[in-house]
Amino acid sequence: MYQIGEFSKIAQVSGRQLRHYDQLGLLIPEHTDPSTGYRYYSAKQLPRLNRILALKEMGLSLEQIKRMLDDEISPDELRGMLMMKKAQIEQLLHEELARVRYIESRIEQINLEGNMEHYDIVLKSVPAKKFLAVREICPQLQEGRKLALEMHKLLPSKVGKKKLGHFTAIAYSDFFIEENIDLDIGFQLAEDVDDDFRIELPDGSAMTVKDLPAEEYMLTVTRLGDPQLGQGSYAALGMWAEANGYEFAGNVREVFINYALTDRLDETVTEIQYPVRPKANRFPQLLN
Amino acid sequence: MYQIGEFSKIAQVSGRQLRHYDQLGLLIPEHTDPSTGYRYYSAKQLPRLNRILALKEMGLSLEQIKRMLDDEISPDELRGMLMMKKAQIEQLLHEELARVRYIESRIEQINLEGNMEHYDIVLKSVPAKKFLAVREICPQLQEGRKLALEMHKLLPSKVGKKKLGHFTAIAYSDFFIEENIDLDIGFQLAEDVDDDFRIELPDGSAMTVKDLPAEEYMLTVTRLGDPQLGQGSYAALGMWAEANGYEFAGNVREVFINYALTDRLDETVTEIQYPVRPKANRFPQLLN
DNA sequence: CTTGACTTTGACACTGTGTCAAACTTTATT
DNA sequence: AATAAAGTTTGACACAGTGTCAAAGTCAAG
Repeated sequence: MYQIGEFSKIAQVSGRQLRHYDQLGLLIPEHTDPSTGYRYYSAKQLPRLNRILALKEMGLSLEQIKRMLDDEISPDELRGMLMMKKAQIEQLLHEELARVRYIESRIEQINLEGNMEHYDIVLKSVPAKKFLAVREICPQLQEGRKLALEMHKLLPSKVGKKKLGHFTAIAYSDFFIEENIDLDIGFQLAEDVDDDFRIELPDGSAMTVKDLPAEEYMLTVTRLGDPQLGQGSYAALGMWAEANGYEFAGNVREVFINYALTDRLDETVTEIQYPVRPKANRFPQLLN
Repeated sequence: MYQIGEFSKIAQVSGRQLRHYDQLGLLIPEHTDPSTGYRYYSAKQLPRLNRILALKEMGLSLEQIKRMLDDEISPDELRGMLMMKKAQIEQLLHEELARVRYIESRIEQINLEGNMEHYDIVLKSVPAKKFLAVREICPQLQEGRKLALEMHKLLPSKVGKKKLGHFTAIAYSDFFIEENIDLDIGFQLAEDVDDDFRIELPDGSAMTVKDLPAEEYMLTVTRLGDPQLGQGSYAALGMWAEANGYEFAGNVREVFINYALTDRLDETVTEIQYPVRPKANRFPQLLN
């Protein structure tokens, strides 16, 4: 019979842990003095403790371990639990690996650019949305601006503030070019909008309801100030995707969180959304 | 100005988190109504929030992020922190990888042996110890038994219970063979023992103080009952080492946690200690 | 019987987020 | 303007597992 201190030395486990395991009913001392509460362990309990440690090493929770030891589960069940746990860990490994890559790319960025204003890129997923918009090819960005102002005057009265989402542009040009940009321009809407809804614009064109697909992997970066000065953001997004094993997949969106209606363009806040997908072989030979 | 709900939708962050970040001083709403406590965020705060999310994605704690954003740290410092974090994650990756291997080997074991009494192998490290022992070549294990009983009679009076550690045998034979085993047999001692101390045994030999080296990686398995029936344990240890990328390194020890002085051998508790070292290439091409 | 080494319980801490409840505020609809 | 619905506030507890600390009690040796 050992007191808790000696037993903990033998097993290389802290006394705190032994008390905890006692409390959980995971490893109850062979004898507990009823008057003093002193715990007395027997050497015969070492195998059980070792089993606990082994299962813990595999990443099982104490609660799971308790169930295992109590329920005398079958080898098949044990195998099942272990395989599930293994899958979990592999998932976690992928995440950590992505984290390392992310960090590496950021370090790289710092090395390259020194003081460069860094863009803070965030990977989100966005749900499907309705989109009330008109498609145009804008010779100059300024044209888009006029259109945008029209829309801001017109829409709130016709749609109702509650349903009106963010003013948004979607680029169908393959990449960000400076002239003759092929764009959908309009407002995101709440989901419950009638598909036939349309709004005639003064210039003769009409805004119609389109479907904005959900994007599981959307790389986003938020910019303050004049949207036209945001070339660097696109470069940063591309680099990030490359460095982290994603590839471009879809149409870039510019979501105006705050669209400046006056000339105070520095009030503008834009989120560039850059849809990507994981490259097939992001983790070559890393795990099986 | 957005209420917390809308802001949280835009940024894909829960309201709970925003409140928490407010409390930490990490992201304070641009305006808080003093009478109602309502938080009002501005779109201009999105870049800061995104930076927070980006750093969080890299695995930094909120506390670290706060220091970063507050102290306007230099790119060099940022790079340093990131590299440190990267090293941490890689360390963690190794551990998780070991976990997966461990699980795989256990699954393998179950597949092979079905109901096999599984040995619960634990990797520890053991500190250096003094060892009061005599080296003998035992033709039969029975001989060792006689010697052991002698020692148990003699030692406690000569050494004092306080300093006397576990009765232990160390095998110098290359592996576990059944006859003519080359053994050190004796007691582990507290560290502060005189190196010249010796005890004459009735058979003419003498126990002397030796040094038991520390072992950083000690594979252990604990067995109940007659030590001679423990062949399986050695097989299990070997398999474990193989499966988990360790190799044999040193002399096997058998530590008797409970040495049965009567014939009730099933009271015996033995811990087999099997020193190993990680094989050089445990993680071929896994990282960099 | 004293002293020192152990043990006991209970509590708080960590980390970041979810969840819940009671009370309050804002917004929208009648 | 009254009322209802939707949103918000604070505060609390929870998670998982262990470290750490304090006050009080216990054991063992001399």
